[in-house]
Amino acid sequence: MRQSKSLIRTYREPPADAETKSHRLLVRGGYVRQLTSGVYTFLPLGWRIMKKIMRIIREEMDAIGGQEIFMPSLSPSSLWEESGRWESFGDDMFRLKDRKGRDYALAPTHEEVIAEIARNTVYSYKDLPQIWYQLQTKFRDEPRPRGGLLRVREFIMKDSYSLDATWEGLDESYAKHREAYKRIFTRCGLKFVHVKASTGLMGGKESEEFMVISDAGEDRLVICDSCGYAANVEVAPAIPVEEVEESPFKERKKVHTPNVRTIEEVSSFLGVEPKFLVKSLVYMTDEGPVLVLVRGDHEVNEEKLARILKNPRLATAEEVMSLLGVEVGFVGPLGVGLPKVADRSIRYLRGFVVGGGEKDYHIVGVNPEDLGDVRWEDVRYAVEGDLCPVCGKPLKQVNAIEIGHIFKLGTRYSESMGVYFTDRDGQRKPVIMGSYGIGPGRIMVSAVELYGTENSMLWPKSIAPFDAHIIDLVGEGEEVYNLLREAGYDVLWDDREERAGVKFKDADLIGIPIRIVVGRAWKDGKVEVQDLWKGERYEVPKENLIEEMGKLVDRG
RNA sequence: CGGGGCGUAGCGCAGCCUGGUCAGCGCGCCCGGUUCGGGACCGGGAGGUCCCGGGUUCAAAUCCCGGCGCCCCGACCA
Repeated sequence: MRQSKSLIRTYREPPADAETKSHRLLVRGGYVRQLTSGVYTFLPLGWRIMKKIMRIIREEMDAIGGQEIFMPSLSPSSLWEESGRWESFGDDMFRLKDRKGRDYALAPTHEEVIAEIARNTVYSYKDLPQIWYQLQTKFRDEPRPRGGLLRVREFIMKDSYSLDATWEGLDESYAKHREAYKRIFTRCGLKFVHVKASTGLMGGKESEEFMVISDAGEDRLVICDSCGYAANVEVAPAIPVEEVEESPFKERKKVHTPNVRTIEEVSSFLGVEPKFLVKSLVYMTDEGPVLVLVRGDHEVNEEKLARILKNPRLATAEEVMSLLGVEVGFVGPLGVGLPKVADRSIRYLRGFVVGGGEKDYHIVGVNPEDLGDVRWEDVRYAVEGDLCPVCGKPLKQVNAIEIGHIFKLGTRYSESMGVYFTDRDGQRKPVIMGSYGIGPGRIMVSAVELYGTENSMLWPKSIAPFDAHIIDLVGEGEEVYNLLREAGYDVLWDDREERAGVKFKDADLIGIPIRIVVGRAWKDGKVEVQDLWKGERYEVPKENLIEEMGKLVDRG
């Protein structure tokens, strides 16, 4: 590609509202362009990267027996009503009506459509297993798009679905995907971890996420440096250090705390660290209200809570008032008749602070034994410093970008949508499903977060937009350009009438890892070759260039 | 959904409080010249529904009302 004729535009300054590094760089380098909130155009540079990523994904999906299909984005409400997700997806789903007033969704995922195809094509155990996949546009009306391409409302997703006759079969399809995913992310040049994850809205039995550790990420992981354990904080067991911590309050007494409600307010009013405050939260369950206690610096994990209580839901301020006769903010555990569930970490606190059970009062100097009859459970998100469930060493907390997620769905969709097959024994059984996703755009963003700087990018060779970038400083690069093209290389030739500095700065932004500089050595028939990953540069006679390229180019 | 910020040329911004003298600057773009291996310099030039609608006023980018859009933080945690 001749750069002078290309739609490659770089900007000296990033858009003012871009906060994350990848967002700034992707816009500055002219890879993508925002159309509206959470909706982006991929310009040639960005789209080339996406196509490279998608090629790798296709190769690995095909290698595990995946068959590529292409499903529509428009999808009738009736399909979603069958699975119950017309309701449960809520505002995250884009909805529209056709001219006759019929309801449609812009599909946020495709389990329902897969089920619809499967129930009309899979009849017998002989038809199983199957793996179907697609690379297709998804729509999700996120409450808040974020960080440029990090969280968007329209995006390409590789989604695949496995159909099996047995649970062992599902385990196999799942394992195949896990291995394929590792190969895909490795080939894309990413450093990643895979972690146990929560199944959330998808439902199902088991799931793992593939994560790139990055400050820009929206997910929180706990990782163990000594044994390699890693998990999303949503599912990691929260194991407290068994060491007693003493607050400054040695004596139990009621303290006047006028209008002091939040953890921050109470903490600064009493001059005590948030960990010595114990929050009392009222949850409504199918078996009545329950008081849940966690430390002020911890957060309740409602998924964990749901494992020990029936359908827990935080009580409203009104419900709290009518139950306990006290304003939210001053609820405390002492003298309250509700069943109590407390996080295990509270056992190791002495002299903590709780709500006073009446407006404008807190009680300080409380000890675990004062709480009376309490169920000690794990009801919170894991945090840095909790102990590794595998080796017992303290965990570190990091942010991460989710690039892939695999789920064992089971029979949730096949049962609700009637996807049955006839087994060997003549019995009709629900097909056992798995569902698996990768965000190619997230792979691109993660690469920038990993390898970009404020003014430059360095793409992994396998996903770089071109094999090489010819920096033509003498206006005679055409010979080199033709040479490389004829040898089958995909090269970008900077043939613009610009000064050297401009060309190098732009090349830094574009981030093609192999550079061929046609400059001062050209008069001797030589070019300068740069391998930016190795940090090497050296001169090569033009006759030897193709041979040299063979060593440098790596298409993953 | 709660809170905060912003909207003036392709990009980054000033002007707004204190209405008129206000359509400005830098980058980019076009033309000419000098320069030429790390975002050069000089001269000339093009480019705007000042987000939209309404109002106040002799007069509105500027004041008032309403809307739209974008970004950030938070989001059942007391």
